[in-house]
Amino acid sequence: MGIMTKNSATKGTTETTPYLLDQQIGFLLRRVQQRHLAIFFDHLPELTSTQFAALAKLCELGSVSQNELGRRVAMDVATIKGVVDRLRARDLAVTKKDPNDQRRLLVRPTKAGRAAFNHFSSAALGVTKETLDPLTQKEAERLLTLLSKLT
Amino acid sequence: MGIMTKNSATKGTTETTPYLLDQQIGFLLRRVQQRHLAIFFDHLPELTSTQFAALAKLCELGSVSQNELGRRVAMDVATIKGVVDRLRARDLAVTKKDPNDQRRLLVRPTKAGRAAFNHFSSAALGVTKETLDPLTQKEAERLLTLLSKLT
DNA sequence: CAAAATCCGTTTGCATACGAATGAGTTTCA
DNA sequence: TGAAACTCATTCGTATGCAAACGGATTTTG
Repeated sequence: MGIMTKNSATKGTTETTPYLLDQQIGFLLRRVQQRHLAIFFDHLPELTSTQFAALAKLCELGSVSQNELGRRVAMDVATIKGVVDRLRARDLAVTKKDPNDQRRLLVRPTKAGRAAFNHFSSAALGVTKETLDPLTQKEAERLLTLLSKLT
Repeated sequence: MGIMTKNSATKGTTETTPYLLDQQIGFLLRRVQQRHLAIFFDHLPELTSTQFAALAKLCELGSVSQNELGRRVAMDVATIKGVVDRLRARDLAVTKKDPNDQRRLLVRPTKAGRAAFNHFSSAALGVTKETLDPLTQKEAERLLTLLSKLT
């Protein structure tokens, strides 16, 4: 009994690896994300990180269906709906039925939406910079490369 | 106008860096976490990642106040309350008032809680392993080291 | 063409996640 | 000692995040 489990990387012996929460990738990811979100809120309390991401992609795409916008920013259909609702409530985006496909709900940034994105994008870049601040330039690049492989 | 913002890394020129969502650390972190949570659910649908983390730390500490447990697993007071409630509902943990400090709510794993942790910890280690599968051993170690610096 | 397979948006239900406010208990320290 | 400062747990409100189920629209395919 106890917290030991078999270590499949060894053979011939019955070595074990304890489960140490603080060394698990999932726990680390969660804590780094927490720190990042805190930094985001410091720099940009007007929008959530999620809302800004959707707005950024929306400004990049111009006009796009709600579902596809969700795919582009890796958000569930239920999640992207809420995010778009909140962007609409803040007059940063508008929606209308796609005349060519009655299923689709086209989303488009408003003037104010584009203005907000332009206004806040340097702050958002500052968030990235501050998040990576404990690392050297090389380390930061290495981290982004490694994370990309885990997508 | 447009999506350009000043690049503070240059001087003497007015070079700009566009805001590219897909290259921001926050967006990458979010997507890697999504993948990790999906893998966790595949291996361990019985418990959420959060619940397992709290249970693991609880088994490590034995008996601890709800607030301190939250701090140890990096969860907000409101969040840890819900998690402990759900662990209690599954008979994996029990709580009682601390007789020495009326403010504190002591949390303790049940027999079933310890049994569940022992039973699932190898699966949880498998989650870590599969999450890091796209990386070599060296890369994985490097990643954990870099993430640790961002905590 | 028409049935089957897809796709789209919505809703519901559950589980994090955090800020802020509240009330109760404990510690500090003037 | 006694008020101020702090700690703890709870609650409320808001915002993700995902699974599942639904009805409607479109595309695929036999």
